[in-house]
Amino acid sequence: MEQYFSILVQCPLFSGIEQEDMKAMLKCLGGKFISVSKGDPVFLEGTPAQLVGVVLSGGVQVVQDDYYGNRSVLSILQPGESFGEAFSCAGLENMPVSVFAMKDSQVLLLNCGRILTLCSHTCHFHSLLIQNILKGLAQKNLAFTQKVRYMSQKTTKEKLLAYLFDQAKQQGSAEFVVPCERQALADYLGVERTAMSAEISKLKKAGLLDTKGSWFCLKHVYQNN
Amino acid sequence: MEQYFSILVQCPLFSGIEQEDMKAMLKCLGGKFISVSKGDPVFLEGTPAQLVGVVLSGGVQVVQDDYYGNRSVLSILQPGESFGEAFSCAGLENMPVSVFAMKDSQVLLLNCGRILTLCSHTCHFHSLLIQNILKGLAQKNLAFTQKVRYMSQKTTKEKLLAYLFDQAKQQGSAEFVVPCERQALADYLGVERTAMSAEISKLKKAGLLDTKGSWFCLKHVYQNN
DNA sequence: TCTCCTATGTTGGAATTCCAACAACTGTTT
DNA sequence: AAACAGTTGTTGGAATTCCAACATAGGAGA
Repeated sequence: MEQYFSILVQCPLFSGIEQEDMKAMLKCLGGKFISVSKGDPVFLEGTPAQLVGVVLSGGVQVVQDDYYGNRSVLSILQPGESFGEAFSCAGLENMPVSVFAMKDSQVLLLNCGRILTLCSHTCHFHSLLIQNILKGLAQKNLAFTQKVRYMSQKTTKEKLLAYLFDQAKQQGSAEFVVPCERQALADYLGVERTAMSAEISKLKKAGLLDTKGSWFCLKHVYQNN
Repeated sequence: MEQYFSILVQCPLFSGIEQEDMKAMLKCLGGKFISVSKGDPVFLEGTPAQLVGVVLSGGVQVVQDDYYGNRSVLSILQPGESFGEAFSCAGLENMPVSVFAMKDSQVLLLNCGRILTLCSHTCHFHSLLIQNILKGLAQKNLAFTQKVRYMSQKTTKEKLLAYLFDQAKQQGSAEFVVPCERQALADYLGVERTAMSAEISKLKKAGLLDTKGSWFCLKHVYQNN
């Protein structure tokens, strides 16, 4: 158990909480360490939604099945990442997703109800924990907002430019570096890599853009295209 | 001021808080009621991100400008709705958006820092408020997750079916009613209304679907298309 | 009933995307 | 240098979407 404290203190969920407080906190929250074999579920859809999980080792997958059993992968989580907050905090009765171990994994399960309501005046880490959850959810919200804005553009070119303009703004310069490669960027924007490549070439030839690898430079010629 | 308490108690942000507690709470949180004329800003991009706003009357618009000044509308808020939580809770230094009044409006501004940290042991509504914010953010997260999942499908048909399958599942029946009209549904899915209409017709002719207005019925024939 | 209005469905050609196959470039290893 | 793997750019035809214009249906009100 103690062996995982060094992982936990690095996890965003526990940011600001000292390692020596960890044990008391886990006790207060009713934390349970569980081992899950590769392919086995951490929990299944329909489980009461009051769990927050933290991956300690291995890796897990959050999946959702539709009405006809077609399965889609919502996210893949590495050690240190947490899952389930959104469902538990949204006030759902039951989990709308299942979580499976992709490798043999260790997972810490917390009871979300205890996090949100109990004893907030005695444990000082309690409000810290809530703020961390809040911060995580809020950041995901912002990330989603951006992604949806890019994806809502009609054409590949518009999606790409919307993204690049945002990057320029965030990094405060028309010259900047994007955090991923072409394929990953295309996937993120919901476009085809080859179509995106073609658009980039066109923009280059038109003198509106320069790029090499993950480095981009926008020329100051834009208004509304 | 008191005149707005009846609006506030209906607002999701203050759900569970009694009208008689409202005054004390607003004092504790440093709430400020402000009037904004049509077209004027509630706040501008760059303002320190620690505000949460609640629309009391009129209506406001959240807008974001890109690096070259192209403006896009992120959301439109009616009385009772709140804004700014995501930015404040995400730990941003400054607001990345501006908020403008679309009509003459009354707005309540709260200091998010006070909500999250102060005096959580004395005011019992404090933890309620935090839970309400948490719940709101979590619900938006789930909504975004779904929307992104639909929009990530390649074709109009796939986007539509992903949505319909989800609706069937959520409503627990292959027969269900969608909460909006064709045009709004198309906009939400990021497709063209006419293309969507065409797909619906095809599915109907293929006997996979029946629909009239907002009523839909999926036939049990699907596996993976 | 007739008219108006809005929501929805239909259609055809232009524009765009998708997909597969391949070419060019880069960095690494041998 | 040569071989190799991985990333990025190019291209052409099939599939799909976009867009405008029009058709149809149903409801509200005169």
